Amino acid sequence: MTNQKRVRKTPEERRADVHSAARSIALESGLSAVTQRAVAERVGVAPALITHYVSRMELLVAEVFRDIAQEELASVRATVEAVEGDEVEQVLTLLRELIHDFRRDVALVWLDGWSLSRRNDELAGVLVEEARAWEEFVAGIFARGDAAGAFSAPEPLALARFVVGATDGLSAQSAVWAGYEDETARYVVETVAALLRIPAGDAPRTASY
Amino acid sequence: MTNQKRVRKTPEERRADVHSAARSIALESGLSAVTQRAVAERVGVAPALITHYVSRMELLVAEVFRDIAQEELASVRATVEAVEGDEVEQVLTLLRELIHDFRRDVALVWLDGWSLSRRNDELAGVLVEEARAWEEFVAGIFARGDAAGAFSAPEPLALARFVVGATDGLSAQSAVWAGYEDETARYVVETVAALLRIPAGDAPRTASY
DNA sequence: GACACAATTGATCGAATGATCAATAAGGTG
DNA sequence: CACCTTATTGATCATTCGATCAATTGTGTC
Repeated sequence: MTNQKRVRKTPEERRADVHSAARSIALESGLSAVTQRAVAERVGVAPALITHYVSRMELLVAEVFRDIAQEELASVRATVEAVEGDEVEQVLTLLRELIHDFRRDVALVWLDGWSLSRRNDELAGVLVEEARAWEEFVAGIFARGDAAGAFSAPEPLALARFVVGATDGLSAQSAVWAGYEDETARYVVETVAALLRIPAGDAPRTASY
Repeated sequence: MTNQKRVRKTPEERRADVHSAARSIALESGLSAVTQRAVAERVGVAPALITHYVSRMELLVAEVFRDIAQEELASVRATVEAVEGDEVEQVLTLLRELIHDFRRDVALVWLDGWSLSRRNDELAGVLVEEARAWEEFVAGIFARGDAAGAFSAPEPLALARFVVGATDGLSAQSAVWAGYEDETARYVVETVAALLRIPAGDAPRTASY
C-alpha cells in the first residue's frame, strides 16, 4: 500500500468500495474497527478520501450496520419463504436459520451495535429500525401460521419479540464460546413448538432437531 | 475539583476509592467510559494516581466487570436461596430476578463486556468465568429440583445455558427499548415451566406472572 | 493533444486515550 | 516538632482517533 499509482474512480464506484471495505472490516473485526484509517487502508486510498465521501464516520458505521442487518434479514427471509405452504416447516426453517453457526460474525456485529449505540445516535436509530424489521418478519410468519390454523399464535408480535430476543442472546453466547449448540438448538425448537401449540402430529419433525 | 487540598490515604483506602468510582462509572455510562481521567476526576485525584494503583487500565476494567457480575450473582443467589424447600417457587423467583427491570444497567455492562472482550484479553477471561458461574448456579437449582422430584431436568447444565443465554438476550433487548415486558416475562415463565415439565398442579402459580 | 473539472492526496490540527517519572508534600513516627 | 517515608501530583510523551484544506493529478471532453 505504500506507493500505489493513484487511480481515479467515479464517486459511485468509490462509494461502493468504501462501503464494501467497511462492511468486511465490521464482519471481521467488529464495528469499532471501522475507522477512517482502517477503511482507507483496505480500499488502498488516503484517509482523507473516506471522510470526503462519508462526512462523518459515525454515519458510515451506522450505514454499515444497516447493510449487514438488512442483508442477513433478506437472506433468512428468502430461505424461509422458499418453504411454501407448510407453515410449521417454515417456523422450523426460521429457527434453524436463527441459531445457525454462520450467524456468528453477524451476531458479534449486533453485539457491537448494542454497545456502541449508546454513543452513536444514528447507529441507535438504525438498530431500532432493524430490530423492528426482524420482529415484524417473524411476527408475520406466526400470524400467517395462526390464520392458516397450522398452530396457535394469538400474540404474534409479542411472541416474535420473545423469540428474536432469546435467540439473539443465544447466538451471542455461542459466538463467544462453544459448547452445547446441539442441546440449545433442540431446546429452542421444543420451546417454540410448545408456545405455538404445534399439534402432536408434527412432533416427529420438531424432534429431529 | 480544580484545586482540592491534597489528602493522603492508605493504599487500601485509595484502591477501594478507585474501584468504587470505576464501578459506578461503568454502571452509569458503560464499561468503555471507565477511563483513566474519568475515574481520576470522580475520585478527585490526579490521573497519574489511577495508573499508579492499577498498572494497566484494561485490568481495572476487567476487575470492575468482575465486581459487578459477582455482586449481581450474589444478590440473585441470596434471593433465590431465601426460598427454602419449594423448588418450583425457587425457579419462579430466579426467573423473576433474571428479567427484572433493575437489571437494566447490569445488562448493559454485560453487553459492553461481550463487545469489549474482543480487544481486552483479561476482560474476556473474566467474562467467561462469570458466565460459567451463572450457568453453574442455575444448573444447581435445576439439578436440586430434579433430585427432589419437583420437576424434571435431566440435562441441568445444558438447560441452564439455554435459560441464561435467552434471558440475557431478552434483558439486553428491553434494556435498549421498552415495550412488551409483561408478555416477555410471561413467555419466559411458561417456557421454562414447560421445559421442566412442572406438574399441572403448579400451573396457577406460574400463570400469575 | 491540451484543458478543465473534480477525485485524490499530504500535511496538519485538536481531542482523547494510556503511560511514565521526577518533584512535591502529607502525615505518621521518633 | 522535625524528619522521613511514600502517597500524590504536574508535566510530558506516544498513539490513535476524526476532521479540514490547499495542492496535486487523473481522466473525460472538446
